[in-house]
Amino acid sequence: MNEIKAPKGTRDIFSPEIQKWQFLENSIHAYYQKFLYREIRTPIFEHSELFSRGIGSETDVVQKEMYTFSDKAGRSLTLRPENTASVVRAVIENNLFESVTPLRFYYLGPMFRYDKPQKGRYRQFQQFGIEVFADESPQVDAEVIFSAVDFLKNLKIADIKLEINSVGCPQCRPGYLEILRKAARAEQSGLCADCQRKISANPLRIFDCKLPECAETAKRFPLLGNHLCSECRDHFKIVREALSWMNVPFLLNPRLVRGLDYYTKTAFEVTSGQLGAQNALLGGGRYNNLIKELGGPDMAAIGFAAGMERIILHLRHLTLPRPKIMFVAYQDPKWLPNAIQLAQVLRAHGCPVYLDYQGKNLKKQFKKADKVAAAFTMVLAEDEIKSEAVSIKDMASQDQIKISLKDLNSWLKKNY
RNA sequence: GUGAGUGUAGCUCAAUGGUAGAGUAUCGGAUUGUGGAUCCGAACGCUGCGGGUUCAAAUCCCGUCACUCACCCCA
Repeated sequence: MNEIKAPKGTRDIFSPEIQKWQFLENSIHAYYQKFLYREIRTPIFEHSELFSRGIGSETDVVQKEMYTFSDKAGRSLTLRPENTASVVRAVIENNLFESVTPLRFYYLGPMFRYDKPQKGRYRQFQQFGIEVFADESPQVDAEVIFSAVDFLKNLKIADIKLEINSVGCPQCRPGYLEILRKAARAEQSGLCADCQRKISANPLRIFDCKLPECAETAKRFPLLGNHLCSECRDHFKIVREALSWMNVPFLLNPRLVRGLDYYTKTAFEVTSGQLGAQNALLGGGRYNNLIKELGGPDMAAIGFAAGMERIILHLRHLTLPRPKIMFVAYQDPKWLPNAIQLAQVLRAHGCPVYLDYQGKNLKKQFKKADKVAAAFTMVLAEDEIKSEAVSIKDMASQDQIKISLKDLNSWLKKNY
């Protein structure tokens, strides 16, 4: 007798929230096509190896958050926890770098992570994101960041904060990590057990720890910013300059680290003060080595991913225009065929039309019209049929007019 | 994986251990070709699930599941 419910961390979306989703999706398509991004749709599951190699086998996402399963042929497959690795795979597999110009893609769709659900965090969640390939200009970094912030601004999302950092490259990061490890080992006693483990595995993450003692200790650690190679330092400088003349205010956060291993150079994150603990609206950065690591050409890339549920949470007060619904009422069941034909004409004209097939009396039909929030109700009865006309009542003003069917078109033009 | 809070009608919520209720939504009615208001009526519940204490449990205890929030991690 136990009712089957949606699995933990998943949910149903329907009216009225679904209208906001449609609005957001339309906004994404419209906005990013202005930068010549084209949509790309990749499979929802991939070979597990794509993610372990792409995202990094040491990351939390790969180690404990993947929905991995075997198919009937014994292949290990995984529901995508993010989409960048898939897009890179698709670019390589289809040789898109030889046929598509510019190499810019955007995507939107569901991602899956086995996380414990909480505010703004689901096991199946929607992300949209963009990826730019084969352009390592720092101005591109700035444009990508600008577009992310500008997009959110266009949605009237306020109270957002942009943080940026440079996480270095294979030239400078390994050397810095050793310096950081040395510093951390020297002050090991000032770190929590978790952070002590991070020293060898992923010392950058120590900067993420929210425990006051760790944060206090980490303040004394050397920062990557002071150990960047000249190339990374120059790149980051131009990114910051470009952001300034693009009028994008940002916060330099030398401790900003990304959770996925593939990032190089520029990393950024937009957070919101209006969300709960899961306050990241979007995050991204450069990943100049991922394509090569996944077997493609040596090609630079940059992108970001945004959490759509978290954006939707900000659209709470968004009011969308309501469609002008037309209700077709008939006084007697024998006029139902006429009503159906009228509805067809109206729909062909583009009006949203509803009619009740159950043949109840007019009073009932008007009540129904009220419930579907109809703007107009058309009435067909003996009188109208005989004179080849229709009565139209404006539900708000209660004005009712009777017009000839041959004048219907001009009435529609005036009112729709 | 860890912790806290909450589970009662479709929804929002009541009910000193003593017959489970209200508001709202739904359906019907207040007769004839016209809605929103008002009035009358109907239907709606294994009080998340399982055990325990008790003459008696929505209420107390244990377990379990679900939801919510936080840790962790991230978008």
